[in-house]
Amino acid sequence: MTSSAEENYLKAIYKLHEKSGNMVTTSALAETLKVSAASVTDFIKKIASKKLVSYEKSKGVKLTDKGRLIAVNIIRKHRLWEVWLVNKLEFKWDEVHEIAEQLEHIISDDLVDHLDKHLGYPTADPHGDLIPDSKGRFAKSNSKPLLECVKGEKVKFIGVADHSNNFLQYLTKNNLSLGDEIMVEAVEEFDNTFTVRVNRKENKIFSKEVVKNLLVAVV
Amino acid sequence: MTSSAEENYLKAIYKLHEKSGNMVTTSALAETLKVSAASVTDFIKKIASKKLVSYEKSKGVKLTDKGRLIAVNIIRKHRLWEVWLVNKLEFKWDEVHEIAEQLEHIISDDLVDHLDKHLGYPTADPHGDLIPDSKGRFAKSNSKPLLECVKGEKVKFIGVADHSNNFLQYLTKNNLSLGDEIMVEAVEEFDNTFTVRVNRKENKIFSKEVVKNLLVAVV
DNA sequence: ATATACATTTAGGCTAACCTAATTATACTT
DNA sequence: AAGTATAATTAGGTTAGCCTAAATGTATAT
Ligand SMILES: [Mn+2]
Ligand SMILES: [Mn+2]
Ligand SMILES: [Mn+2]
Ligand SMILES: [Mn+2]
Repeated sequence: MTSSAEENYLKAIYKLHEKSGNMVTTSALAETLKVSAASVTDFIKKIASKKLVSYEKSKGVKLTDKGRLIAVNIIRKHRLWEVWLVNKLEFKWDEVHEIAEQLEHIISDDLVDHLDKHLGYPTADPHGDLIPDSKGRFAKSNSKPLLECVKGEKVKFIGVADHSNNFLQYLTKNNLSLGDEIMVEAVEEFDNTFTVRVNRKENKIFSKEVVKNLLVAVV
Repeated sequence: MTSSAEENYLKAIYKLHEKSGNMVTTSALAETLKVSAASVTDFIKKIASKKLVSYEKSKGVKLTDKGRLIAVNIIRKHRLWEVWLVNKLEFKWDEVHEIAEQLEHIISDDLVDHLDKHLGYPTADPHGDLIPDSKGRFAKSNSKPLLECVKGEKVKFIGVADHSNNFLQYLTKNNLSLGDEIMVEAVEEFDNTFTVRVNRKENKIFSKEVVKNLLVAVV
């Protein structure tokens, strides 16, 4: 009923909407899905006729409730598989995305339930992204970029805004992992370079580009 | 490069050849893959041109070494996933085949390696079928149907010849599991009904139809 | 208000993997 | 050896998901 292609379109629409808040454009979808704009227009018409998206010609698309539920379910599966790959199979957090892109399309509600249980009902994936429940509901999150913190603030590193392998590997190289406690020791006014104390041990220095992408929660 | 469809054709050819020892016919493939004979002929021509099978028109197909390696690799993945589903996710042995049919097509050598390690390098799947190594080699097996055993023989139950859910559920209902020790107490000459002692405890009675499909090894 | 740039849609095509109906090849019976 | 049943192939089509090139729409700058 729902093909992998369809699942990928719905997921992409969901994520692009999440990012911009607006209707999702043909060109944005073409870009993220690496297909031509013409293919996107074609496909959109198909899923619009299935009531998975609402489509305003030349303006863009928005998910319907039906479409969003499918999208969120794929995201749920993707994140559960990533947890499995990292926690059980000992993959690194920068090695799991591509494999999860395939695994997320496996169809079996039973499998998802068993996997969820096997993993101890995790609430976040290895990158700190929240895992929705089977009804498509997300927990409330109160994270913010470290960039928004001020000197003296003590926070916990709970997620990344940039999921690129480059960034993940940069953090690994600098020994920063999810769960680490971060104490803001100094903020350079001029360029927003942060000096932070990690886990009450060494001081580390991070550029604005980095702290912008570190998501933290007040402890 | 290798689509799921192609993998399924190669796997089907491998299994049908294993069963009959002969070239695999168009109609046998159509039957197992649930597609029309015309589709099979089409597809065979394609994989023959890729040197994955050798094809004699109107006679049948045989795997080449290249084709066999792909087939065996899919079987390896299928069986590893089944082990995972049963040993780690607590599925029953009659619940895993369909899910493994999907999982076997996930493409990542790294994933297979990590999974194999996670499972402790298993040599057989939940139905007792041998798991080939990554080079496509199978261990030697010396199993035989319980039907071929004689009174007084003590053996171990190590596999099933019939993989149907009906048979697997029959065995579950009768508390017979892989690894059980079986002592042949009596064989009824007339209809080959077996009376066996399981794990030095209760006696059980199995029909010829059943013992034909129980694979055992001398202990 | 018009020109220009850029985004989107339409038109027409392609390939993989299937199908049915018609034809041809092989095997079995008398 | 011819006739009949069955298996396999060929011919001609379909659908999903993609493509390029051409046409149309929309936004921005003068
Ligand atoms: Mn991911
Ligand atoms: Mn993730
Ligand atoms: Mn199986
Ligand atoms: Mn099996």
